[in-house]
Amino acid sequence: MNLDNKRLRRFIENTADLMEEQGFPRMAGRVIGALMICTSPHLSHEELAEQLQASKGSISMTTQLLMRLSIVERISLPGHRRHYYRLREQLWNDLLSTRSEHILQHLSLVDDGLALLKTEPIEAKMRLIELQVFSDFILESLPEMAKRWEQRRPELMKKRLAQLS
Amino acid sequence: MNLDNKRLRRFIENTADLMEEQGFPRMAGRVIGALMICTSPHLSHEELAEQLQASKGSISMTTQLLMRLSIVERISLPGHRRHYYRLREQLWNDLLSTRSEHILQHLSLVDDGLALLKTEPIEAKMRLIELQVFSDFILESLPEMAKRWEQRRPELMKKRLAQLS
DNA sequence: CAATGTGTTCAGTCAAGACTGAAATGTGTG
DNA sequence: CACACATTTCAGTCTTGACTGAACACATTG
Repeated sequence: MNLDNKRLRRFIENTADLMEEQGFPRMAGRVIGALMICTSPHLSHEELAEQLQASKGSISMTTQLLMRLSIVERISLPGHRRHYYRLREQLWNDLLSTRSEHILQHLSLVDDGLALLKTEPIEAKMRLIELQVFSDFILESLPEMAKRWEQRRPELMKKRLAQLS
Repeated sequence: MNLDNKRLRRFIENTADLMEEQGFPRMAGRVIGALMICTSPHLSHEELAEQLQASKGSISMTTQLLMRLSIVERISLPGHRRHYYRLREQLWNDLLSTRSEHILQHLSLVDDGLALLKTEPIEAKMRLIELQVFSDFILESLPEMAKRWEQRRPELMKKRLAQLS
């Protein structure tokens, strides 16, 4: 194993660490890492199994999970039997909208809590109201942020690309 | 167990579900739930153990974790031997700033990746650059968001408090 | 400085779930 | 339709880590 290969593995394991913190299985993090760092536009099922030293069964489980979460997508190439996988485009942009669903969950939980405290004095409710108001704020900020992202993207992109030379 | 007690438990378990999704131990979610819904300003070690039907050891472990993460704080009341716990004030506000640290981690990982792809054509790098630029955007947006939150909070607060009547 | 009330630590138990590997199923090709 | 190649499924293994409970440590009070 040469030096770059070693760094490659470390990159993939670091990605796995990061995703594990977010509650994903390590293998899912590895697949994401491999698809981020690969030089070709996609990797086959077999290539993933080989590069990550994992069983084909495990890769199958993991890609199913990641497809269900709209993180990777499967591609079939004409004339090839194999399945190929790549990271979904627009993956990062979508983060802004999927956050909204989580926050709506939060809010519904907080509503339940406030219902429970209905007859209690206002002081007891304040903790929940603070959270409710903060969630309101995030919820109303997200669409605006998405709009600003579209505006800002080209400029930031240009700046980063200039740094590569 | 009366009806409200049942709803109380459900609230706490729902909180645990939500926190578990974020990678916390269930017990940590339960403690947070109990501290959110309690009518007194704080709960003692023993009250937590009793209400959550957990061992004192488990509560000790969990409160340590939550204090390390600056989620709860411990209070000692003069004339009382017991320890009391409550949710940190400003907890939600802090979310905006702690996010930044996570994103800096992301960015450093992406930099590693780009270093690995140094000699590769631009197409191979695009996936990582997209992520880098998106992280840049979030990073520059967060302080601005925190500022807007301070401005917006009083108004949203007033609106929510009006709904309680 | 005991005695009593609290909290922490840690070894052991238990459950959840990630991963493997082989059998079953699917899919495209001659 | 049969064959070969690919993927999925699933039962079993193994690891991880949450939780318990009892022994230990600490602190407050008389």
